[in-house]
Amino acid sequence: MREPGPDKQEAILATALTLFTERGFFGTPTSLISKEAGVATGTLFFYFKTKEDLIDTLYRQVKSEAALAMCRGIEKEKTAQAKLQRLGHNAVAWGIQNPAKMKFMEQFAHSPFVSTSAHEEGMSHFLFLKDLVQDGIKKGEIRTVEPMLLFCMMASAFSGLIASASLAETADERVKIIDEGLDFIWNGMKA
Amino acid sequence: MREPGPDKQEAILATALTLFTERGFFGTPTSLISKEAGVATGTLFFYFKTKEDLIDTLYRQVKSEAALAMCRGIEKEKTAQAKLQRLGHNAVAWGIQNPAKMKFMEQFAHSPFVSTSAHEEGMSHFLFLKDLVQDGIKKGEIRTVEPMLLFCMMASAFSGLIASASLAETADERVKIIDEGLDFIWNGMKA
Amino acid sequence: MREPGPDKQEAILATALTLFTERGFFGTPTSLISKEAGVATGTLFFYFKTKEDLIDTLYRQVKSEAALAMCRGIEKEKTAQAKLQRLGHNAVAWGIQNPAKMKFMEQFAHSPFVSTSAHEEGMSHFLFLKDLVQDGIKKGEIRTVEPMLLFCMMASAFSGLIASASLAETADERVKIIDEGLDFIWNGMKA
Amino acid sequence: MREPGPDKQEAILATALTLFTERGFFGTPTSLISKEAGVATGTLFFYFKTKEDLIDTLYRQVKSEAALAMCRGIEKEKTAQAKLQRLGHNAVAWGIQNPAKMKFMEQFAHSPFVSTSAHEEGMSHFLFLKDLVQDGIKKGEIRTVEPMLLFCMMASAFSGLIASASLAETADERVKIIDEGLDFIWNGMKA
DNA sequence: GATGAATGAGGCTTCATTCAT
DNA sequence: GATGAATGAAGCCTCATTCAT
Repeated sequence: MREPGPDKQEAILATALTLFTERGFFGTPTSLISKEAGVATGTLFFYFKTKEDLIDTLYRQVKSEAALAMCRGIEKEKTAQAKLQRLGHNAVAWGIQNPAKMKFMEQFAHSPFVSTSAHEEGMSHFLFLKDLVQDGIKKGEIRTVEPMLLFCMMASAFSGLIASASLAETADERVKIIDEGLDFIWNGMKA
Repeated sequence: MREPGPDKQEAILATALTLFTERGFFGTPTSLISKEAGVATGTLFFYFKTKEDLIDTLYRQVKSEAALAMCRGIEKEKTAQAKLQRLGHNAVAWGIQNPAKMKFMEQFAHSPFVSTSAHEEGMSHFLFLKDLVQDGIKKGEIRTVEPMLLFCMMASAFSGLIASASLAETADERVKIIDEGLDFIWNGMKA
Repeated sequence: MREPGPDKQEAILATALTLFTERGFFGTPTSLISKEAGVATGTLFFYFKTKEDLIDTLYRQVKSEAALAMCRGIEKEKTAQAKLQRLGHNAVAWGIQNPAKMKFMEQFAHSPFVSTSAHEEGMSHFLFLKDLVQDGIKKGEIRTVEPMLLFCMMASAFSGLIASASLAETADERVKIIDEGLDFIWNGMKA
Repeated sequence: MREPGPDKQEAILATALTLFTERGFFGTPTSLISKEAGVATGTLFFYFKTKEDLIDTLYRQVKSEAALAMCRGIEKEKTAQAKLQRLGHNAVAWGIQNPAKMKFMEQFAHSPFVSTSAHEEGMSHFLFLKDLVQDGIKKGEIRTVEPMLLFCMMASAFSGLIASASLAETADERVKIIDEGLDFIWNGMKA
């Protein structure tokens, strides 16, 4: 139960995030969202025209936040490897610190409930990765491979890594898993 | 109305597979499944107690078939690399030849609509992979890494590879993608 | 689970009696009756055209059996009081020994699931009671009251008495209740 | 469509009462109740979580009303006989004036559709009767009999009396029946 | 006589959405 | 802005009944 607070819209979004990951899109009635968020049924539909609009907004917001977190400090690094290393650490750290958002992204990555345009907008935030890869290839740091393929495989591998790291029981173990996982990925792509 | 029909149960499963991947679990009314399968509403519930039972059965069946396809001929290979190479080719080939089943597996891998027990049964078919990895480590062919981590990352990477390969426009291009993708994976794990 | 035995019809009737009292008419699917009776779904509909036909047959059978049990030995008694006393004992004894049938009669006495004709047939078995009362009035043993009223009230009171007697915990207690109850009734009607 | 309407909940309860007595619990679809009550399907389920909840509420309400009607003015009477006499008149008068509620109570008195807790609550309203009987016994006005037995038999007899009185064709005849019936009951229990 | 797979109308209930207050 | 009673289409599932074997 989140307290109404000044911003009902925020409360609705936060509640929806949790409930959608716990129960799925259709498993979560809008009535439950508004009840848990501490607002009236009608209020939800004042801020979001439809239920789909709500999940779309959520999807865009979470994807954008995730992309932002991944980029943090990347411009300071010089080599492609360093950039990718930092990016990997950022990604894994964010995924572990925001399990609900991570789960949300995975669950709705292929979902038909999210509109095509939201999917596209979400994807667009990550296109800088493709450039990064292309740059690394040009500089001879990364193997000459179709950039889209590398992009796809990196994304998949990151996701697997976060899942593995989340299962770690101690902080030390987690660090080890992350380092090994990032090695796996870097070995796969380095020249 | 009593047509001999080969097997209504099969028809229901096949129809459900297609519809679930196209429209999601909740987006597919049981009435649509039965209509498309050419059976009466009640017939679906004669063979499957609930809609969840239907998707569970489907999930178990597809996972089991996928695992079987991946193992094909693996015992003939000697080295861990050769085994993994063949396994990778098998996986990618099956994924490309069975796009609907592949999509189904991805869509419902993290889904709450599939029962926990079905998820566990599905996972169990792939545990031999863990043994394979462990064996490779022992023989010094694979890097010394937590096997579960490698297992997770391989699975994720395969899935990314199949997605990429499915986008290829010519057979040649596809072969190239697959080879490069399997290289990525092998480079990530080899000793 | 009754064994199929030679007479499937009997098995169906016996099973239906139990299930109807336990779960009501609509709460008992014909499929459950046939399963518990150890016969196929179709078999039930071979012996009884419809589900209503089944409950009608049951109702007629039980009512007729109850009436027969009540009359037992009544012709040997001379006075109206003696006849009624014996009748009361018979009724209570039968009700206690056949709780399922008793419950069935009570439950479906006012039920719309039993056809009007079955209700009438059931009632007809008890009309001799009215004659008995009329006779007692004529002989001056029973108060001069509208016979139908006495009939109704006797029937109601018997039913209450059986319910009370069924709750008795020891045989002695039960006998006492029955005697007191029959006194209540007789005091109510005697001249 | 948003009519002010006095109270939809009341309309639903009143309609359900009539329909349940006319057609039974399972014979009355919720869709028919809402249609006859002039509300939408969903409205019924806004006020009552399930169909069972509806009949439970109805049962509690009717039983409570019946008990209240029976007690009216009882405290003014001094002797046990006078109290019971008034109580009997009250009961019969209410039963005759509220035939639908009366039928409803009889029909669902032993019904499995009404929850056990509702049955218990309904019964509890009539426990004062037991005290009344106990008091009469102590004062020597009523025969020394197990009070629960008398309670049961009185209740049954009242019900039979109301049924008989309802069949009366003239007001005079009805008064006669009621008086005779109450005599029957009082003779049965007086010391 | 006996079986049980197949049928499909119909029941209960959910839930996104509206709108008068 | 906010509320929540009201709506009604649509979904899942049940079950009496049939009929080819």
